[in-house]
Amino acid sequence: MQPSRLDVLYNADCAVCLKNRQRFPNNSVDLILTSPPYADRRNHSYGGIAAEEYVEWFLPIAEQLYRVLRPRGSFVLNIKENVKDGERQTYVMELILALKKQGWRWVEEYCWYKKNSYPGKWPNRFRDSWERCLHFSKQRNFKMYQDAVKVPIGDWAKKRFKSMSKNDFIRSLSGTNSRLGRRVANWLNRRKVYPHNVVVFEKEHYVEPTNVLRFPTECTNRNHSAVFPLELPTWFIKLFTRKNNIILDPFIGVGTTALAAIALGRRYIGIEAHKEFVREAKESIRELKGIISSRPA
Amino acid sequence: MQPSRLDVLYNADCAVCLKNRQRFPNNSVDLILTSPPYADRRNHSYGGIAAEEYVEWFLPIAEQLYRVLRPRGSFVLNIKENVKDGERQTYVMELILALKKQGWRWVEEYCWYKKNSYPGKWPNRFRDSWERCLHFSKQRNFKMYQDAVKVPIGDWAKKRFKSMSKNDFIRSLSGTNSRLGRRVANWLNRRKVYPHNVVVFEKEHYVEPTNVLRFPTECTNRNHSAVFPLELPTWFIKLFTRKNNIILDPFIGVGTTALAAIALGRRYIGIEAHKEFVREAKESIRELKGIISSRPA
DNA sequence: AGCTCTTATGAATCATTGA
DNA sequence: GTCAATGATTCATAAGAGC
Repeated sequence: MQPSRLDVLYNADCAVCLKNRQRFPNNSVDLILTSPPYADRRNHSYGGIAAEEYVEWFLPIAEQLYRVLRPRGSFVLNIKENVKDGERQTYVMELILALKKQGWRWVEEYCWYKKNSYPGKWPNRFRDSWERCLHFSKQRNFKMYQDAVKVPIGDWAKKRFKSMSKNDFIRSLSGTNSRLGRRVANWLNRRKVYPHNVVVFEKEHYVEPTNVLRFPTECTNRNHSAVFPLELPTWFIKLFTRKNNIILDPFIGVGTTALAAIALGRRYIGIEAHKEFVREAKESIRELKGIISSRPA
Repeated sequence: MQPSRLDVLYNADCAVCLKNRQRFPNNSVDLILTSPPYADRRNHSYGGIAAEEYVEWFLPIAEQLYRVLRPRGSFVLNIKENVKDGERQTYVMELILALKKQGWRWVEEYCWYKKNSYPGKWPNRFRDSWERCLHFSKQRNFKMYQDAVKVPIGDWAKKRFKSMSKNDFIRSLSGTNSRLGRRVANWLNRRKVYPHNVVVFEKEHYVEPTNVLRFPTECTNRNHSAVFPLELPTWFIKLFTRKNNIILDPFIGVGTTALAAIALGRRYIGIEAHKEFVREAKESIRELKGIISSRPA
C-alpha cells in the first residue's frame, strides 16, 4: 500500500499526524530522514522539550516511524546533545538505547563534521563542530547504494581540486550533465538560503566515502531552528534510495529534505508543526518545481 | 602525596595494580589518558572482554582512576564501539552512563577523525574513520590550557600551508626552536612506528581548535591492538597538563603515551599487562631518553 | 563585473541577576 | 537554596554598499 498522498507537506504535529494509517500505511516509506528539535531549546513549534522528557517524547513518534518504514528502509536521525552545567547531556544515548528496545537496529553513527560551527570561546570548552547522524534500520539487510555517493577517481585526477565546485555539484545532483540538472543546481545555488559557492564533497569523501561527512559550506537560515545544509539530505537520499522512492521527514522545517528529494527525483512527505515554516517550504518547492516542469525538450 | 615512583612502567593488570595506595595515592595524578582494549577483540593481554561484561569489567578500574586523579585533573578515554551482527554495540554508551553514576562528569566527546582508517569494504557499511575521545573530570573547574594547542595566526600568515610539516611538529612539541626539540622530533619521526611526514594539525585546528581532532598521518603498528598515533596523546597532554605534571596510562601498550609525555617534559606512569609490549615500550623510552640526556650544551 | 570593506547573525555557552 | 531568564561573548560566512 502507498501513502494516500505523495509530495505533500502536512502542517501538523507528527506525533498525531503519523497515526493516520491512510496517510501512512504500514511499510510504505523507503527512507526517514529528519533533524528533530533538540532538548532544552526555546522552540515555538514544540514548546521546548526538556532533556529529561526527551526520550519519552520521542518514543511514540519513533514507534509510528517504525510502523511506516519499509522492511529494507532506513531511518537517519541528525541530532546532538547540548551542554548543561558544563556537561554533555545524555538524552541522545538514552534515546539510542530506547530505540533499540523498540526494535530498531542501530547500524551506524555517522559523524557530520561542521566546518563553521557556532562561535564562542570558553575557558574549558572548545566550539562544538560535529553532530551525530544516527542510522537505524529494521532489518540487517537494508538497502544501500554506495555507488551513488561515489565518483570514479579518474574524474578527479584530471582536475585541480580548487577549481571544482558548481560542475561537481551538478553532476553529483543529477548524475548526468543534462541541462536540467544544471538549471536546478543553479537555482538551488542562487537561493538566498544557500551560498553560491557550493561544493558537495571534499576530495577524500568524493572518492572514497567513510562514516565522517564533511561539507565545506553550511546553511545559515535564521528562520528555522533546525536547518541542515542541502548536502546532508542529498547525501543520505542518494545513499539509501533510488528514483521515485518515498522519503519522509517528520520535522521538515523549511523543507530542505523535500528540496533535495525533488532535485534527485524522489517523492517526499513532510510534516511540520510550525505554520510559517510550512509556508516557506511550499514557496521554495513551488519555485523549484517550476524550473523542473519548464524543462526544455 | 606523590606516587612512589615516576617514569615507570608496571607490567601488571591495572585492575590489581591501581589498588596499591603507595604506588597510587589519592589525588596524585594530573591526567589519565588511555585507550583500553575494545570489547570482543582477541586480546591476549586481557583475555578478550565480552561486550556484555565490558562495563562491569571497567568500572572497578575507573573507581581507582577516580581515586587517583587530582580534583582538577582530567580523564581522557579513547574508545569506539565495534560492530557485531551488523549493529554498533552499545557498551560505550552504557559505560558513559555508568561512569556518571560513579561520580565522573562527562565534559565532552571529542571526535578523532582518522584520515587513513582501517581498510575494508562491505555492502552496507563504510569504513569507520572516527573514534571517540571521551573527556571526564571530577569537578567543573578542571585545568585546561587552551593556548598550549594553539598557534598564533601571525605565524601562519607568513608561510604557505603546504610547506609546513616537520618544523611545525618540532615547534608544537617543544614550544621552542631549541636544538633538542628538533632532535627529539626527528627521532620520533624516524621511528618505524610513526610515519615520517608528520604534521600535527590542519590549518583550521592549529589556529582555532575545536572538538574534532584531525591528524593527517596515522600510526600503523600492528603489534599493539590499541595504538594511537603520537599526536593524539601529545595534543591532550598539552591541553590538560603542564611541565612535570604526572600522566597515567593504565593500558599503555607499546608506550606511546610515555613517549609523548617524555618529549613534552611530563612525568608518566604506565601499566601494561602484556609483557612483550612493556619490553617494546621500555626500549623506545630508553632510546628517546638517550637522545635527550646527550643534550648538547 | 570584480574588489574591498562593513555589517549582520547563527541548533551555543557561561556568568549573572532575579524570583 | 534552586531554578529561570537575561546579557555578553565569539567568528565564519553571507549579503550589501561603495568604488
